[in-house]
Amino acid sequence: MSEAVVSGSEIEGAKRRSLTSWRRRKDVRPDEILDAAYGQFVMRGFTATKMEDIARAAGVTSGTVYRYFTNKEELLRAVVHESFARAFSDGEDLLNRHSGNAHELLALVVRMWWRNLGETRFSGIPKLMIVESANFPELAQTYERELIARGEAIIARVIEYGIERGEFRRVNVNVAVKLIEAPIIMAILWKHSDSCGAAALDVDRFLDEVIRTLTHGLANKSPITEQAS
Amino acid sequence: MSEAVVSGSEIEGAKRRSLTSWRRRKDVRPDEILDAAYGQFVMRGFTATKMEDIARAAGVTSGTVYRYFTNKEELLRAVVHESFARAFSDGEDLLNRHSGNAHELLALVVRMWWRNLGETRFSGIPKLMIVESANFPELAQTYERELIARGEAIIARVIEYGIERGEFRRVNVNVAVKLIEAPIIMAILWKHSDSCGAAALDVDRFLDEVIRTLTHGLANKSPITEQAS
Amino acid sequence: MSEAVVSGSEIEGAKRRSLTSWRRRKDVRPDEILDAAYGQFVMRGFTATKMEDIARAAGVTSGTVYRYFTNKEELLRAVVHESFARAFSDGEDLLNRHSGNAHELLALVVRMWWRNLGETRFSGIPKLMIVESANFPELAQTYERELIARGEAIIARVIEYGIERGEFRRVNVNVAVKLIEAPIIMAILWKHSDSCGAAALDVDRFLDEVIRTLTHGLANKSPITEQAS
Amino acid sequence: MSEAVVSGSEIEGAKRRSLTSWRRRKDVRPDEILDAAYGQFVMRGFTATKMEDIARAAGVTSGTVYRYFTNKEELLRAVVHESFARAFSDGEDLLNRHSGNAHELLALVVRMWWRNLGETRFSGIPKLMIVESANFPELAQTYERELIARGEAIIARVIEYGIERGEFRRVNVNVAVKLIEAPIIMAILWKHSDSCGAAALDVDRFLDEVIRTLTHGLANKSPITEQAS
DNA sequence: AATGAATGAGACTTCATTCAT
DNA sequence: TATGAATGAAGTCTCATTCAT
Repeated sequence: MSEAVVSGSEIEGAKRRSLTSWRRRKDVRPDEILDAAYGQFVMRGFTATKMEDIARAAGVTSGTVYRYFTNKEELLRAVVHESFARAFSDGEDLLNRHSGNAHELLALVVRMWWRNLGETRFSGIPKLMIVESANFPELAQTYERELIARGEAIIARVIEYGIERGEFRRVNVNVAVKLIEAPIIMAILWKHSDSCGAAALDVDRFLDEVIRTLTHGLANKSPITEQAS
Repeated sequence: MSEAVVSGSEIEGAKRRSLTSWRRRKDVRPDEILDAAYGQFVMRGFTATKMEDIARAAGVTSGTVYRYFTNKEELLRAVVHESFARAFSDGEDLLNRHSGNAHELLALVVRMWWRNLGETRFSGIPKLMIVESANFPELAQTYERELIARGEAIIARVIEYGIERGEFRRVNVNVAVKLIEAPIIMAILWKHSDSCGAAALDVDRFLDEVIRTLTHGLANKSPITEQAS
Repeated sequence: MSEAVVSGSEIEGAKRRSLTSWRRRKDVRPDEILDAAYGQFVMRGFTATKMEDIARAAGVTSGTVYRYFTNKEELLRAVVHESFARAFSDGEDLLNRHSGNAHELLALVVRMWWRNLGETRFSGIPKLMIVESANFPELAQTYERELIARGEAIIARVIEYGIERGEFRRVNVNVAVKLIEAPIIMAILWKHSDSCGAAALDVDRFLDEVIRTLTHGLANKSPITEQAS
Repeated sequence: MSEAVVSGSEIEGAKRRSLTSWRRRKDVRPDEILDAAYGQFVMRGFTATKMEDIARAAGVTSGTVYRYFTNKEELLRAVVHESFARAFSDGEDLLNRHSGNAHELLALVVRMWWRNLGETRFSGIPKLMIVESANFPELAQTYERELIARGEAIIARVIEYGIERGEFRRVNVNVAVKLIEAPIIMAILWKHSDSCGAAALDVDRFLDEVIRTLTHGLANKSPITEQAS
């Protein structure tokens, strides 16, 4: 985010008073708070996070947080909404630019999901929303609409494309979308849930295998004859 | 409630008096409270759940909860530990009794996971533990050891069995275990996170597709030649 | 107290149903509760004592206590009032029967105080009232009037008697009363405050020395000439 | 409060705003709270004191107390420990500087006890510890060791000194220490137990008489021949 | 603009008291 | 008559939020 603020006195933290950076503080500070809030919310959940945890993590005191955010809930909203901004913005490009193999496109899309959700600073949002969906239903719906649905739409197009081209079996698209989405989201959750299994999962290797297995699994003519409905 | 009692005084009875004598209720109270706590914890998370939410959901007042459980944390522990008891107890049988096709065994094991985690009254535990793993690290570790690790061990044996028989590719077992586990756990999470996408996911259909795709995807002779490690 | 109840089945405690003792229960039970309440109140103080502590100490359940005492405060009142009944009833006799030496009478009265307050089952009452005097002012006043004042009156008469006979110095009677009373009450308090100094005070020896020193100290012709007012 | 401010708005100030800036009050708050807690604990006892009583007495709200003290028990501990600091620090000096008469030294020491325990702001501690000795055994032991034992050691040396010089009878020192200590502590207890007798005890007069009587009572050659064991 | 002391509503927990059995 | 499960008022403690500095 705040790439511009690289002035020297910034280093000493709370006690800076550099003339150059001073004017930018107003813009800059909220980001630090937002970052801190994000980290705490994702780690502990909304209710278990104290405003002072956030303040301390941001290097300010609790009063300062209220200069930028009306209240705790607003902060949560800001944290979640921030993740909507650019997410999957590269997805459309990907689809439009690509021509040819659906198998390769699937791989590209899986990795794009991971880049968009798993490797950004928003990777904790899915965990956060799973947890808080009951406590903040409207927020969860917005998240679902603004983030998940957009990502799923891209996957859906890939599947439809593959089916059209005869590369993929005639699967139910909605189901297949979930099938592809599931391992990616789990990878994200594992990343944020230390001692919940998969502590030391090698994500790259995992995604490679996900792509390979799904590609094979969805392929149209598999050597094994299907008998299930 | 019972047949005859339709008289006026029934009206005042927000506090229903069940037919069982209250002296006998001591036996069932702990379970009723545990159920209520489980439901609330899974829905809202530990911290966002008020003891009175639990009490009301159990049909008692908050003081009563403390007759059976020392405090809120103890209640969480009890809720989680309860799920350990019988989970995956049928897994070993499954493996021992089965002979023949690894593909079929894989299907059986996926469905067993769903039966053990997704369809029991403990299906919310994974969501709960993902959320609270940072707040209750030891509990999360126990959960991981007593529940997840046991389930994963069973999957691992299936995969190894399939590889030995030449049915499955020579995948990395740890990675493959996660690959199989992921969609099942996601199905469970979706089940408990109303507005987080997949509100109306048809789980049976989803699992069918999971099984079919994984089976094909892991199969040894796929039409597409592998080149990755 | 309840000397009569010695019937056999009494031994087995809660489960007795002896015909002989049964009819006396109603009279007997309150005493057991009173004893228990007294012990707990003196040890922990009124507020820190739980009704269930009392019930358990009396070998009943908490509900039973309410069959005999309206509430906790009533129980305190009963405990304290019980101590008024016979206290210092032998004091008047002592004074009336005695003739002669005031020094000897003083010794008798000091020992009578100890017998009346220190050795009865009421020895904890002074501690209790010191503690609770602010929380139960009227009770404290009654205690002061019904117990302390009566005991002090006896001491006062001894001192006046000694002064009249020329055995004692012309001390201020009120002050001298306190002077004599103080070591006795302290002995009682020490008895009930385990680790507050004087854990292993030999009370008999202490009282001997109290008597000897006070007797000498109050004596009319002391070797050291007085000059203070 | 201050000169000019007699305007109407003064009326609404149940919450007086002292002249000291609130930023500076952080320094004094702990002491104000400690004072308030001390007063309430001594008056009502630990359990019967509500945190809000303390807060109100300190002129703050209950939440503020927790900014300075972890919990109620910690507050009790702080209150009691505060009294240990300087108590009897002048005792050693007294003994070392004094030469000559043991009788006079005894008088000095009795008055020193009163100054140290009875006239300081800690005069309620003995009452408090007598009451709470069973509820806080370790605290009572520390009190006994840090306060009482130190004071008793000084008395003991006076008695031994008097015996060596032939001024005092050969009394058992431990017993004699208690004998001297008893009336002083009782005076302190009376001071803090309004309606428990001795409401209007003139302490100075009482201590004068204590000193005179003990001095005479312990003197070596008394005109009255001892006959008690 | 930042601080952090103070507030007070609200959560957790205890326990005197009730009451069906 | 005794029990002890259940209640709910009250106390302890936490923490989001305010506001004087």
